[in-house]
Amino acid sequence: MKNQEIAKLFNDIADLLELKGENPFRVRAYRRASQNIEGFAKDLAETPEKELMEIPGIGKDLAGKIIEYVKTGRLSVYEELRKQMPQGIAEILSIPGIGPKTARLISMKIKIKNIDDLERLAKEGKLRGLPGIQAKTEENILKGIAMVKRRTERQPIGRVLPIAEDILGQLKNTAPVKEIFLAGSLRRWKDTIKDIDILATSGAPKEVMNVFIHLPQAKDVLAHGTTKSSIVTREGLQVDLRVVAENSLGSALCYFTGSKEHNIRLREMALKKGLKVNEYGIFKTATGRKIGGRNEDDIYKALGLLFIPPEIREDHGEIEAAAAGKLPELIDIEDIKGDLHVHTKWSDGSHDFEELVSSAKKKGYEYIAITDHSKGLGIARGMSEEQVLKQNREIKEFNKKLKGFKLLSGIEVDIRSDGTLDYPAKVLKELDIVVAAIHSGFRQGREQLTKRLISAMKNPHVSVIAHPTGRLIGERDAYDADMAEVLKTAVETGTAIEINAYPLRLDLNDIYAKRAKEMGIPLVISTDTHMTSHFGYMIYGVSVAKRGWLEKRDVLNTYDYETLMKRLAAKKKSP
DNA sequence: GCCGTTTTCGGCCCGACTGTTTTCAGTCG
Repeated sequence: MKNQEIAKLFNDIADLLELKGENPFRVRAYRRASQNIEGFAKDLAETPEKELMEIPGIGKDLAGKIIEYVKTGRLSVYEELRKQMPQGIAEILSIPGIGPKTARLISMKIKIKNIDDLERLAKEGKLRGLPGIQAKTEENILKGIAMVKRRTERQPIGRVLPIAEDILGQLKNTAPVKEIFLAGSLRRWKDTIKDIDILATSGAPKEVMNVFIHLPQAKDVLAHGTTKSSIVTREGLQVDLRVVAENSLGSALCYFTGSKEHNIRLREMALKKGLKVNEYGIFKTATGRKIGGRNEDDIYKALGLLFIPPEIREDHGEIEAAAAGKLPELIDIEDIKGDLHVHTKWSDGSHDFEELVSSAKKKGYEYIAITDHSKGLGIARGMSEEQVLKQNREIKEFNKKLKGFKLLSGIEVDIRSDGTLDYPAKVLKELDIVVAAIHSGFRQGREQLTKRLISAMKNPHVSVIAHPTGRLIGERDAYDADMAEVLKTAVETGTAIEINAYPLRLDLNDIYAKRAKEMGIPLVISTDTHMTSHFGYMIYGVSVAKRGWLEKRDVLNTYDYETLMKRLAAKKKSP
């Protein structure tokens, strides 16, 4: 699928047009198109032109460019622009604090090939004297270059959220804040996070800012104003804090939560209704009279929209749905009745049945599925056929002792590199649930990887495909399987797909989850628990599901035990 | 370059912070 390539290309074109000083709205058109392509789960190469033009922000021209790239693997506009631009300019643009104007100014006036050249010149003081550049700007350019050099990628949310909550707690305790919230992509529960946004109300904003920039976590201060400041933590994370008045809290929360694209759409809608939206409230344009802003819902109500949950504020159709009164009723963590991917001491987990059940009961669950590794995964002490059958018998015995709780007997069966499974049908058919997954051969070609997943799904005993893309955020890319084909086969075979809640995995991701729902594929949200504390990861999986517009009924482990067992049995029975 | 209960042409979100400026441009989110 070339979708991500095309999205990147459109974004690069936007950069180049911006550097050229082109019409900013044309630049924005490319960026918006890039965004919407990223959120488009169908394969662009298989989408007819008419349907391409139904994607928001894609008109006749951009649809033509998509088709050109699909057909030829090239995009003439892009290549043309690249030729016109001085060498190294795109790299300079990537430095924080340097925008298109400065990048252009520098590369026009001084010959530089890359960031290293620029760094040397800045150190020698050879940039000052250019229009608008003095010592302080030179210093900031050097700071920006230092940031590029130790730039951290977007971090998995599971790593950032604890840091954010720590800072939030400190501010609560030591700064004169009344209310304080996480906003930005953390509040939208995006799977990766670039920076931490915090919003607070206070009667003494200056003092709050002062406490903030002197937090022990602050390694560097990027900006320090009266209502807005930014620091960088030791982990290299940027934290922005904004303080507003209480009667602006709702509009500020909306503004600061984003996404940017969502906000732009809201503000455009407001304009058409003779209203103006900013972080201070919603106003009548003609009179300037404020008509709301204390609560977030004020904004949506004034625009004739239902309240939109933060998780789906991406301008991926939620505004249209809210206008039509057709927002999904998103799944909630409270809807989860059990966990269908759990490891024990029998393979590489840390606990026995007893400990896991006691912990699951505390979460209010009604069941969990024991899915240890199969023999192929030697490194995880995968079980032999005899062992899994023995474990199955023990689970049945154990269930007799349980009241109001069920253990499902299962397996996380390895999909071997040739697409066959680690156990024969006569073993698999004894189990309540079979979770199949790829654990090796990630570098196989696209065709072979796709074939492996498809042949696993065609096995009538396979209930679920676990962590279907194999990614580990920041550590390992998704393997190169054709997800469009995989989803198609899931529909045909009635196989469920897992949203793995382990914070480094979180796959299926939100975009494919949304597509899977639209196609009618059953989903499960599982933690892949190896120790009881991992049960707590469920919230991350549920958040991916929310971002994918999933409702309770789309997710198998929201059903009670009897219904779940019926759904699991349904696949084996189907021809 | 897109898009249309004010429009097929003329609009296109909005404000804080910074540095280099005597009133604002550039960058960012």
